[in-house]
Amino acid sequence: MAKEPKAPAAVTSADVARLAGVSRATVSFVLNNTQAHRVSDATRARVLDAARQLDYVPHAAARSLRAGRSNLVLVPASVSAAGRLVSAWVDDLESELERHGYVLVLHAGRFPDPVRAARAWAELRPAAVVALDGDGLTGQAVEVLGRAGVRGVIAFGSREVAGAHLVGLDQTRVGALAAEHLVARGRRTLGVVMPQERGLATFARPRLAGAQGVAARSTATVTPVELSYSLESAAELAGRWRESGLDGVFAYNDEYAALLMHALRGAGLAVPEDVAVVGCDDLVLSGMQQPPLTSVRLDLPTPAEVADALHELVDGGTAPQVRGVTPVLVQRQSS
Amino acid sequence: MAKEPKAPAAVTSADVARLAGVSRATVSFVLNNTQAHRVSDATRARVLDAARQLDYVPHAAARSLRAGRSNLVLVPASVSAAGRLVSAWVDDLESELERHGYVLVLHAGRFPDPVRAARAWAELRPAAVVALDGDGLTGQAVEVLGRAGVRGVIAFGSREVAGAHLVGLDQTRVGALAAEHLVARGRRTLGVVMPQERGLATFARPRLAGAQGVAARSTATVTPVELSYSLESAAELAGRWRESGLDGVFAYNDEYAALLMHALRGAGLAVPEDVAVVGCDDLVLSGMQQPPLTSVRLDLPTPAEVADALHELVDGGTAPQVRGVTPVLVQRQSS
DNA sequence: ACCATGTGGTTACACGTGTAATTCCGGGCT
DNA sequence: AGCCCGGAATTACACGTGTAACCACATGGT
Repeated sequence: MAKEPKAPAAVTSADVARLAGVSRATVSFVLNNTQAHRVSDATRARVLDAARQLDYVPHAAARSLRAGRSNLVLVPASVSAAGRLVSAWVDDLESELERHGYVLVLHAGRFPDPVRAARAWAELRPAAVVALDGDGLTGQAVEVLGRAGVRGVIAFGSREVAGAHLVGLDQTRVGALAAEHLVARGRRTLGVVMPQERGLATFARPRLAGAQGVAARSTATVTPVELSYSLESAAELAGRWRESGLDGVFAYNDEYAALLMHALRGAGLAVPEDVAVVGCDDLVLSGMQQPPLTSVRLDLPTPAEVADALHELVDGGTAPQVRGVTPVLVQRQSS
Repeated sequence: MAKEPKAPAAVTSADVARLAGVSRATVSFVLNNTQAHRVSDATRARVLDAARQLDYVPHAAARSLRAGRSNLVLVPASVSAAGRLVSAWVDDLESELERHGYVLVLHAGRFPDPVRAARAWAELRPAAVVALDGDGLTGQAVEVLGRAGVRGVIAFGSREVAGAHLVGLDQTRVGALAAEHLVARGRRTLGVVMPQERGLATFARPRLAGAQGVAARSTATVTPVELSYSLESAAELAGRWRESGLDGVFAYNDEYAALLMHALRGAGLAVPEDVAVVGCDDLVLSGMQQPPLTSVRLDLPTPAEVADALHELVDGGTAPQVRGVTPVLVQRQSS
């Protein structure tokens, strides 16, 4: 272990300086286009040439150590927990942030509590954090980040968190909207799918709570139903559907909805006659179902808008409010 | 700009030392459990207490600057380009790497050429890089990484790259397998779906090439067909399907396959009678289709296996060969 | 008396970078 | 000549950490 097999001698700015016959400071000035300082065109060319020749790559760690902050933007989320909708959005956000010189980095990691999570994120000393699950944040966690030099925390969530920039997104409202719709369509015994895949509970729980809130204000009932994303699990659930007596279900997701509809059909249950199904995210998938799937659409703020706000937050400590997310029900034939 | 709104004075190990009444070195020894050095239980407790009290978080940049290497493992991939299969795999890999003390980080970014990409990755000075698109790598790119202190490069790909640890995965073979199957089922005019979404071309192109190779060795023909992931694009494609005369198609993906089958049905074409369809990844989705979808399954090496190899690579410079990926055709009713 | 040994701690340096402060130097003005 | 000025580069330091080398001091053996 630690044989140090081959140390190809990382090239530093000092090497560039030596080759160009100038001081390290001059190299830094040239490579960063520092306006405050003048450097003759001749040496500038020599430096650039040397850098190219040695294939010099700056050391991000050293740079952000010196600068006190990095150009990293951390998005704490696991790859698979993010659905199609979020994935595409994060992709675009990455491009937008790149325009401002930031580097978006996705990093999951399960932690027992918000402060512990914040500490782990803080180690990277990112310039900003975009928390898609803002309700998993606390003031104390944000404070930990702040003390680590994080200049901007954008939180998608339902409640204000001290020190964080809120983008309204109430998962409770999502569940409520679906339940209200089902009730309006005459359904009274509702189910809410709780995906068993890890990482999804964070969104599933408040959605369930929202649906339950609607039930409490009407004559309907809401029952959570567990479902793993597999044909077997879905078939098993559909097999004992009749005895559950559920006549409407909010399936967390368009993907889970599609899976469930498939299994229900297999069990001889008709959608929407026997069971009304509502999905979420309004994916392309929902239009492909038989019958086409009613879905809750979430139109997220444009990545550009969020990127700009984030930049202003990092740069000036303040930013204009970002438009929140209002869930909208898109009715199709499954309900 | 740069108002420095509030600098909550990041707490460093020096602060911890001051509070505990010891030197910074002692703090470091305690917090890292350095075995080479002894420290009395009394002061150890004082240090730990002080650290907790100040909520000390180490500075990853400073640490890796000193150490010469970080504990980052970079997976260069965009979030959305990774399908369900890869997402789940990366998720598991993250857990496995965590056991070894690494931090997996996902980061996309489009670059004109491999060396440019490598330079961008190298700035982070990761301990290792796991390139899912290993064929997009060159020896020169790996060298850039090596010179930046990257100790292990694992490349999923079809050809050996100097300095990288190859995990066999021949996308050409994937396309070939699908085409061979379609030919064996009596199809002669084949189509291969080329998704228009950005980032997917890297895998789509070699798959097409593989299918074309099969055609060249038989009486069949292969035509690329462009498809965006939307109902409109699929309907448009299906609308002019008859005139194309294609009687079999490899759809890149189970998701694109499902979309295409939906559109074909809408255009009055029967699967598999008129058109045989083959997908890829063998997702849950494929079992939900009508008819169930034939798919190319890729069983990836276990994340644990890759994580172990990666650790040995970083630690000792060498690692045993990781089992490659052999695509397997799973036949169902769509072909 | 003196040295080996072990314990618990500190001092000093290096990692690679950015930048404020400084130096050097030639030239134009009084 | 003396002086200031501005261009062009350098020197010196700080960022936060890990660790090798060193030190003080007690203990016990010869």
